[in-house]
Amino acid sequence: MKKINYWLVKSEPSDYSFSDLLKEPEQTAEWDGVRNYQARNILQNEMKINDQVLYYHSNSKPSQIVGTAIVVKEGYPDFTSWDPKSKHFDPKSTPQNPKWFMVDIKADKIFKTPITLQEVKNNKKLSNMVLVKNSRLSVQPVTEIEWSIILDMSK
DNA sequence: GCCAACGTTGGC
DNA sequence: GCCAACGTTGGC
Repeated sequence: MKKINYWLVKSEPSDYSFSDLLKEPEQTAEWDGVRNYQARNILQNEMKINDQVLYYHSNSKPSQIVGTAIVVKEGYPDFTSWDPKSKHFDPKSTPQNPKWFMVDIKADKIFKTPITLQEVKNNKKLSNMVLVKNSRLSVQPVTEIEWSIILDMSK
C-alpha cells in the first residue's frame, strides 16, 4: 500500500479562495505561482497523487483552515513562470529549463467548522505545526497526527 | 496599514 | 562566501 502524505497550502481568499476552487470544472486547479524554493521543492518532488492537503486562507479575517483537497497531478513545470504577462513571470525560467513547478489539486471536503489560526495556536498538540513555527511558508508538510487532530476539530 | 520575520539579491 | 539592503508575507 502506498503511503499518503499530508500537506497544507495557503492562499489569500481575495486572490483565490476555497470556494473559487469549488467552482472550477472538476473542482480542480493548477497550484501555480509559488515562487519560494522550499515550497517549490515540495511541489516538484514530494507531493504525490492522492496526498491530502489542508486548505488555509491567509491574510484573512480570521485566517483559518477551511477545507481539504487531494493531489491529482504531480509536480510539473509552472508555465506561468515564462509568461511575460503573468504576474508570477520569472525571466530565468524557460520551457527548456523550468525553474518553478506546480501540482494540480482537487477540492475534497469543506469544513463544517473552519479551524482558525488562533485555535491551532491554542492547541498544545499542534504547537509544532509549520503553520505556527514558520508562518511564511506557503506549501508545508503536516504530520499524520496533526492531520487527524485538525479533522476531528472540524467536525 | 503597520511592521516583524524571513527570503533573496548582489556588491565586495 | 559574507552580509547589508531590499522585497515579501502575513498576523495583528
